[in-house]
Amino acid sequence: MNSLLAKLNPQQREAAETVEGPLLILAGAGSGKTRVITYRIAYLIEEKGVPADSILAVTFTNKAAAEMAERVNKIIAGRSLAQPTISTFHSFCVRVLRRDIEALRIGDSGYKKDFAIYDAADQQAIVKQAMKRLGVDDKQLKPTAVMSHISWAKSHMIDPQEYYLQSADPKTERVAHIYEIYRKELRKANAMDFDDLLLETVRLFKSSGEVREKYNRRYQYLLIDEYQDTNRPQYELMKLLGGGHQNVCVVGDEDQSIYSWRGANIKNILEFEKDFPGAKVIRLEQNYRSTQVILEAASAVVANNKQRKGKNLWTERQGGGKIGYYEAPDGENESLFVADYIAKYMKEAAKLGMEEPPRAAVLYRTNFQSRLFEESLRRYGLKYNVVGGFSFYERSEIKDMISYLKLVNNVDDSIALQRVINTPVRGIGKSTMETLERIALETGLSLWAAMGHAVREQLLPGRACAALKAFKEIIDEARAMLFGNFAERLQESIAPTPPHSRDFAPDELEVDDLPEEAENISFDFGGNAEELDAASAPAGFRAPGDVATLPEVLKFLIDRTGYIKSLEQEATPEAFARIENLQELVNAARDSRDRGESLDEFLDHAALVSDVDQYDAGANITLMTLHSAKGLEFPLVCLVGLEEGLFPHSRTLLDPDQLEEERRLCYVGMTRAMDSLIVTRARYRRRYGNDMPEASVPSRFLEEIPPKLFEEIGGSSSRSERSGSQSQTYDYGERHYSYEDEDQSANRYGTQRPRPAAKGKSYSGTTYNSVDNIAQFFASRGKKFAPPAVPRAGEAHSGKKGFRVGQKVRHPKYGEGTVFQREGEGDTAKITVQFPRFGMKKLVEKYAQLEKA
DNA sequence: TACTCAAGGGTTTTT
DNA sequence: CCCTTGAGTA
Repeated sequence: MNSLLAKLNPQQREAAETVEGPLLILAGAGSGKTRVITYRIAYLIEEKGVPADSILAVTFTNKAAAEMAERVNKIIAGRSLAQPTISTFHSFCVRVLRRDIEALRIGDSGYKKDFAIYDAADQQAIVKQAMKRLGVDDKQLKPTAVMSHISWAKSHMIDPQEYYLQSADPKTERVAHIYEIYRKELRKANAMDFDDLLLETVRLFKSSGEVREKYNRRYQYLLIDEYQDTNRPQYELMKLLGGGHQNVCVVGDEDQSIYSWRGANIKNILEFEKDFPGAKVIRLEQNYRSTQVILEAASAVVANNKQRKGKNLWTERQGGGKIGYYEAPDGENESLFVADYIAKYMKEAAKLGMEEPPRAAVLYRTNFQSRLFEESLRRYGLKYNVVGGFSFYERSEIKDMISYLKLVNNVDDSIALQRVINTPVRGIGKSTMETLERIALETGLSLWAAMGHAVREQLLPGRACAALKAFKEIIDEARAMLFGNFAERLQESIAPTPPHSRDFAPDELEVDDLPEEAENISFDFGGNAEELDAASAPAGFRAPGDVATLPEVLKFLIDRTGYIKSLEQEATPEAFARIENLQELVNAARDSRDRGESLDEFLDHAALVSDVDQYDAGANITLMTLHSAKGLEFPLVCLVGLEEGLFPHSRTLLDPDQLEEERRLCYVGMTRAMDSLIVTRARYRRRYGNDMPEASVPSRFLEEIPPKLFEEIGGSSSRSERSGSQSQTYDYGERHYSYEDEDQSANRYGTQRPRPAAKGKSYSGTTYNSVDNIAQFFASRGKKFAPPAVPRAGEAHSGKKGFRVGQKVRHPKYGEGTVFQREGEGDTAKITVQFPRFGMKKLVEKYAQLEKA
């Protein structure tokens, strides 16, 4: 037996050893997928003698790629000098495009290799502009909606013309026009959005046989992870790359397909065998992660889906604790309960003598849910890590400086220019910008060029001209620092290239040395704190005329633009934090330089880091969305907010396909748990801050978990109404009314609910840090819980109308819909109905002519 | 041109 | 509750 693969089970081993021809690995959750992939790569290199650099493995996140690379390296332990290419689709495409996109240039048109990458905000700015130009009212047609249509079209490889031809109504036609302009603007700015990275690579491979063959020759073995989440362009890319040799191995699990909204096509995995006749299929069905109880529960949930191949996951970890269910009176209570539960869990582990506290995760459907949990964890003094939400590179000060760098790198990047031309304010206002835009539009120049033109020809008032000139100078100077002027460049081409400017060396490397070598080489610059300040750079460190390094240029920009100065003047704690963030950015730039990266690479990195990449495996408690959690595992998982309309999300309620995706998401969440899983729900939840709490309906997923695997925890609220389903929504039993009444005089609608212990660290001086006294804790807290602003059960049912949440109704104008929520009572009762054709409508029950459907 | 203030409007998920 | 947007003013 092969010793390298000795650690694998028979199916895993077969998957690792089947290296020739198309292969589909159906890998259930926790079945050792990553292990198979890494061993497969090692096997190819070590046993089959395949050159490492002829292997291309594509993963979903940069983090996963880095981890995989590390694991492979560990196995092959430096026995191979060459490295396999392991990256995400997007990063891979960027590398290909930076190298070869100019093969498609005809004369002066087509992308240049220093193209910019536009993020969602940039895209939206372009869309807004285009809409303005077309005179489309952005209230009738929302830019975000347009954006998502465009993105949808792109991920289905539909161009504007086609989109126009397919459009059946004026609105869609509008979108087609905006799409057209959007694309032209991007081209003009030499910029691509995320979708373009894939599309342009596909186009490149299709149009240039030469380029395609180069990559075909280079990459003989292809491996694609998370195949169930690939979209059309990615699929085409795979086919183009797989070319002749057909050594394509895809790994995935249809039950974990959760990205259809991003254009992922579950058919890619369901029909792989059709696409690649003779493909071998291997199923990995032994789960090494979870207890049998967890696995059974998760499988039971996902079994309600129709669109699946079906599988039979099993584990040797028989039994296990039941799945805990806690039903909180409200969202705050829910978060406190979770914090308490985790605290106790950690304590218990410490008692058992574990040197490291076990990791726990709080998983939620939507990002905004994180806040409550952050607060309660902080109260318990627990350290946590939030993944997602606002990432470092999304902070405004960071985006500003990145935009400066983008502009320095590519002056035609009009979006970057617009962002920074008046940040910090330097007297370039709206009217000036409008003139510039007009000039740009008339001459077909970029904003930057139009600006130069306007200054030269004095087309603007003196003050504006002076301001523009000052701005232009900053950028020009930064460019001179980075690229050197002409004479210096000439000198450079004779002298050996200094390491930090290797990026600007002619791009003539053969494809053989294209990959990630840059990441592994680090240049030692010695002390680096002082030389950051360009003005006071110690003589002799950098010869005059030598190009400056990235951190130097960044420092220069921060300084010359007066950015920090304006923040200092603000003198708020927030401004102070921003200054620190900028320092952090300089640090990042220094690290980047030390890795030998170019400005391009630095910007690419900033553009392509994803939220999941921030996941720090060292943190003991992690808060993140279910989407982000894919591929991870935790001893304890708290799956929160199991309420109809939240999870499954309200937008999905009416579409069976989308509902199935929500269910898969639930499956993904549950199968992250190794030892313990608890699920929670809040009976009342406030939507936006202050508003009255609204009643919730238990998620249907709760009812899909077999009752025998289920146990209510956290105190006395065992109302056992799970089986009662939706008809009992408003029937919350005697006990709750009893405390409701006590408090009734104070505040019927909970608008001034007494906050327990104001902002203190604990609620009442007693420490509630174990589940033993948590029931008592919540009971006492419960007294303060304000009565819900929802009609009592009796009222809800007794009124002539009294439509219930979840009920189907008919409206004379909107047709049939589903009641989503209800608030108020009597004559003022309002009812929110989700209509398939018209979306959510809030109606006054008394006047809306609703009837039972 | 830039700043303040009020009103309104919005939460899916992300490379 | 938060952030964005618009009007009005210095």
